[in-house]
Formats: sequence, C-alpha cells, structure tokens
Amino acid sequence: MPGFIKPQLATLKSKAPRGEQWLHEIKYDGYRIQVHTIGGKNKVYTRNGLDWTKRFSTIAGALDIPGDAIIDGEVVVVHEGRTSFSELQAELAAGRQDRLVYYAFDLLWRDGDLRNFPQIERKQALLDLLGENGIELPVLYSEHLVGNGQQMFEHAAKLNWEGIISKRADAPYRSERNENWLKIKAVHKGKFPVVGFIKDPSGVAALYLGKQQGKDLVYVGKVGTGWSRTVSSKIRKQLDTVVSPKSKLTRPIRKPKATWVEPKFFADVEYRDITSEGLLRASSFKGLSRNHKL
DNA sequence: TTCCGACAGTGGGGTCGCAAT
DNA sequence: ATTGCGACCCCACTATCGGAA
Repeated sequence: MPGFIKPQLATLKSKAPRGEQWLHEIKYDGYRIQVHTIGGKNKVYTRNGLDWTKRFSTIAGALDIPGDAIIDGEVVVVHEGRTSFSELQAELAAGRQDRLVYYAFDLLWRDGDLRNFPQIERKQALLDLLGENGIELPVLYSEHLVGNGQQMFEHAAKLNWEGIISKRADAPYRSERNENWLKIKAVHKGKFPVVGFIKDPSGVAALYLGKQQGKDLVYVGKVGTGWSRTVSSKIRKQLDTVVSPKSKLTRPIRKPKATWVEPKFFADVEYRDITSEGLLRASSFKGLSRNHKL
C-alpha cells in the first residue's frame, strides 16, 4: 500500500471530444480529495498530499471498507442544484460538515495497484466496491455517460454546471496532467469598466473592475492575468491618460496600492464564477476597449 | 536548431492563525 | 483593534529552460 498518490490532472479544452472511447462526468467544483482506507482506519489527503482527515472526518468515517483501498474524488457542497465552491468554503469556515458530499470517481488501489487498469474498469471496480458495502450519503459514486460528449456538455451548460470532465475509457491512471483527462468548462464573459489599477515594472499588475448597477458603479474585483509584458505596458499607457485622484466607485473601497482612473476603458474578461461577495472568481483578461458612451 | 512541456512565478477569490502595528 | 503575512484551498496565465524532435 503506497502513501499519498499524486493526482492525475485534466487538460483544459474548449470542446468535448467525440467518440465512444470517451466517457464524460460532471465537473465538480470543490476540493480534490484522496481517501485511503486501511482496514477501517481511514485517511483523507488534499491535492498536495496534506492530511486533512480531521477536517473531513465525516467523509473518512463514512467509508467502512474491508481491506485496503485508495479512492480519488471531490468533496463538494451542493447548493441550488449545482456544486458550489463558495458554499463549501462557508461550510468549512463554520467548522461544519453536514452538507459535505464526496463524489468518488476513481479507484487507484484495491488490495493491489489498479492504476494500470483501464479507466472504465477502475470505475466499475469502484462502483462494485461502493455498492457492495452499501455506501450512501455523504459518499456518492460519480456517474458517467459514454460518448455524446458535446451533448453532455450542452446539457451541463444549460443546468449552469461548471462543465464536464472527459476521460479516455482505456487509459491508465497517471500522476500527471495529460490528454487522457480533459476538462471542458462553461466560461462566462463580461465587459467591465476599469476603475483603477496596480502598478508593476512592466505596466500593470492588476486591474480593478467595476460594474454599472442602476446609477451605481459597484466593485466586482480584480483581474491580474491574461496579458503579456508588452500588452501590460500598452494597457498602462492607455490608463495613464485617464488617471483620477479619487475612486469613481459609488462606494469607494480602500486599496493602498491602487491608482484610480476615470471609467473610460472596458476590460473584456472571462471568469468562472461570482463569489458570495459578488466578486469575479478565476478571472482572466482578454482585451481592452474604449467606452464611447461616457 | 527549433519546438514543446513541465515548472516556477505572478496574479485572482477565499479561509485561517499569528504577529506586528 | 486593525493590518499584514504566510499557509492552505480553488484557479488562469506567462516566462523560462532543458530535453525531445
């Protein structure tokens, strides 16, 4: 029985793969967790191999499996029909575990190494394992569909899910990022007025973004990636022409590092989610344009 | 010689705990 | 009492460097 196994990671793609050799699962938005069961003594490891058994004691306690097993999966909180990262954080911050659900999607060890078995066989073994031990909440088996990736993705997007993970049915488990696991995500796009920036040797380190809400200009967070050094300096040159002594936000926020600007430029941004605080999560910069209306 | 992938670094939104202000 | 920092979680992306092609 090995110790912590570095998890396999997925490569980002914009389109779901076609063909019957692919199986597709829901993309869960939570914490990647590896559960080790060693004759009833269970341990829970984070993505980087830290022992978080205590923080996820309900998950660890729920699995009563004879013999040794290593299960890969994601711990989540389901909120309004989808897995919610911010609700998961809120749950943990409150020191509670009632709403935690563990979606198990791979079996790496079962009284022996399963990593070289095909994906589809590992999943079957996982289903058998969970099924025969009568596992119920908070542990669930992550179902999949075979083929029809594009349909599955469209369905996921309609339901406002994060996206899908597509896996080669015949592939082994490897502790790396490769093309046997693909993540296809629904991205949100937006155009937000730039209300300030943080300086940087190459130009800007980050942009402060706002959003017009009725008569108010409200803060929606920062974006700090997506540009090269050359683009960074171009952005800086543009923004330097509209520097303002004071923040134009309706409810100004105190940010010591900020240089405020008139909201005359719009940033095209892609993001994954809006946090409970109303800020953009995992945002990236795609372009800058002038606002002709103001 | 050129190209590509892994990795480090930087940027984001969160949480926590601790130390300095 | 507030603020800043470093660990952790999640993430997107750029720059670099060494090895493969």
